[in-house]
Amino acid sequence: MSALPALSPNSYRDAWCGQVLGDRVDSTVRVAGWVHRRRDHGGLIFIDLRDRTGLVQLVFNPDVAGSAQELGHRLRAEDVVSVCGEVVRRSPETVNAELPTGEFELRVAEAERLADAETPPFEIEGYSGEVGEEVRLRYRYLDLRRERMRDALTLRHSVTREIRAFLDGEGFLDIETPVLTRSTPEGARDFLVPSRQQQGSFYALPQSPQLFKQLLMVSGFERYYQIARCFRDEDLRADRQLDFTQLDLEMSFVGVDDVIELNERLLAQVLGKMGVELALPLRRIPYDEAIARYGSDQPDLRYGLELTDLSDHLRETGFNAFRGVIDGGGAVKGLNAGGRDLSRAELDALVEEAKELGGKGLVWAVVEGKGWRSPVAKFLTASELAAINCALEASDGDLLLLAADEAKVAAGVLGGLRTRLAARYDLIDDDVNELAWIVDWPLFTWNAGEERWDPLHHPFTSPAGPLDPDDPGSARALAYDVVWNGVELGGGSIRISDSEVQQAAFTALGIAPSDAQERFGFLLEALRYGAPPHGGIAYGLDRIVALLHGTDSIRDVIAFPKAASGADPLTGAPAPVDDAQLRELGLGLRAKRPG
RNA sequence: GGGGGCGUAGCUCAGUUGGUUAGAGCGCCGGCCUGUCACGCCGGAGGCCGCGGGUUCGAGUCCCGUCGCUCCCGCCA
Repeated sequence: MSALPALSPNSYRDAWCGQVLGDRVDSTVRVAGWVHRRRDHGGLIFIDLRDRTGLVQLVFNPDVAGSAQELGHRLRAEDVVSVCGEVVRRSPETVNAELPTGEFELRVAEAERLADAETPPFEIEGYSGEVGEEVRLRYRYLDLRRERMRDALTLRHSVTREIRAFLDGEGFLDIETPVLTRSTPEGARDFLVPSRQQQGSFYALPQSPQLFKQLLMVSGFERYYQIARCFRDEDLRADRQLDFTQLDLEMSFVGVDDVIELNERLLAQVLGKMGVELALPLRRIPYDEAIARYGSDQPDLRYGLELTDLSDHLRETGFNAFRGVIDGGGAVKGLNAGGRDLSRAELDALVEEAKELGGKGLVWAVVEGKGWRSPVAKFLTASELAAINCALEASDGDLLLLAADEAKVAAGVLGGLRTRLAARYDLIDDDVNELAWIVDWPLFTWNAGEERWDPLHHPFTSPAGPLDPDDPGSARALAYDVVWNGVELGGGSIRISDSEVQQAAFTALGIAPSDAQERFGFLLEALRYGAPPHGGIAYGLDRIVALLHGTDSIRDVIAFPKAASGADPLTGAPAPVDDAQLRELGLGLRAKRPG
């Protein structure tokens, strides 16, 4: 990854442990680090010494070590030591091929214990299974001593370094934006910070630097980026934290193709340096096609199991469960899961999963010759069965899954099952990487619960054409997401750069002009002072690093993450504050204090 | 807010149909050991079986409640 930096000698050490190699043989070096493992033979003592760069074997020999020998006996795991001695080449039969430094060792002549360590609550590199995450987070500073975590944070550093190098080369300026800003109650729940000077008023932590980067475009910086901490007060997941990191960038005088082109080169360079080669240009899949074929707006393209719309074959069917949905404007969608040979209980479990995914149910069928073994086989005619089998390219023994619902819901159910089946039946080739842009997004989505149109992206996304106030659902957005192996890496859009259009978008979203003025007036105003056409993108940096590191959890690539409860087991945050602090802020508590 | 899984030694786990004194591996402590590298050998300490209640002659095991961790749904413009 990155070469070892030169170490300028000081009184503790003059070499990294990982530098005890051939060019040091017969010379005296001083190294420092942690006692990784000790093998005390009574006379000879071997100690693996660890620093950030790896391990080196120290040999305490009574004939050489002198007074240091006694210390060698007393050293325990994770003690911190500085030792000095001669680097020697090991005899052939004692070489350790597992260690980069395994052909060499350090004959200790002097040793000093700089700190002794309590017995750690878990072994730093244990061999009896993965330590529970709660304990790891409680003692994160010890967890981070593990090679896997060191590699993760080193990788993260390398990724951000490559990002900065690329963007610097393209003329982007790294500009910081405020962390204490204004609440704009759209989208996620804000984290609020009470103002002491204006009691009763609150700052909000940014969910993203969106508005500030648009203002920077108005200011004429033209190319901005920031590796920015963002905050969203929502429930956590393996891939979601309360505070997380975005690579945020914005460009002026660009259209969709310009942003995509530059970002493809960014991704190719950054991922390429990390060993993931991309073939450019990336595929572009329209949103509607992604939903229709994969039942997801972030499809995993490493395997098939595509969805097929069967509605046309069933318009005249006598099976009411299908006919009713189709007559009502919905669709029947199908997926061929291949030959799976599931028990009745397993099939019933699939139906339950479909319900979890938001479906009313699921029809399963096992192809037997020209017919089906299925609870609904008797309701369908031979020609309907034949047409479905043909449409799904079914052969004997294949498991077919059908969902009937509003088209998007049916696709979502089968899309959810598609990803679960792929994982369950190991259909994913881990050596393959599939990146694609999802384009041509709807601008708005109907929020049935609140009876209003919501932005699918955010309210500053430029429509692809004039807005029809009577049919917001038909509007398309100049928006794009980039998806890697079924994970949304980032998303962006061309922004609205015209104050009138922005006002119209707020109106379509049901935000009254006075409201819009109150909350976003500064943006509307700025757009009237000569705003260039502009657009950009934001990436989930944690997710990118997690994918490169080969982990499902972004906690594994964040130094000090929160647990799933939102608490930090290390610091105990969040924690109560005392009354004096509250008084100073003009606050009182309605909730009872914990404990 | 809802659903699934888990909670037994410092760590990772086993614990049968409810039945003696709750076990293993690793780690820890002590002893021996001059070529090990997940060193080896001998010995030892270490338990509120998450917590509370119930059933029972008897509960780690069954029931109820509760707390914590984790995964998923909702939510995440």
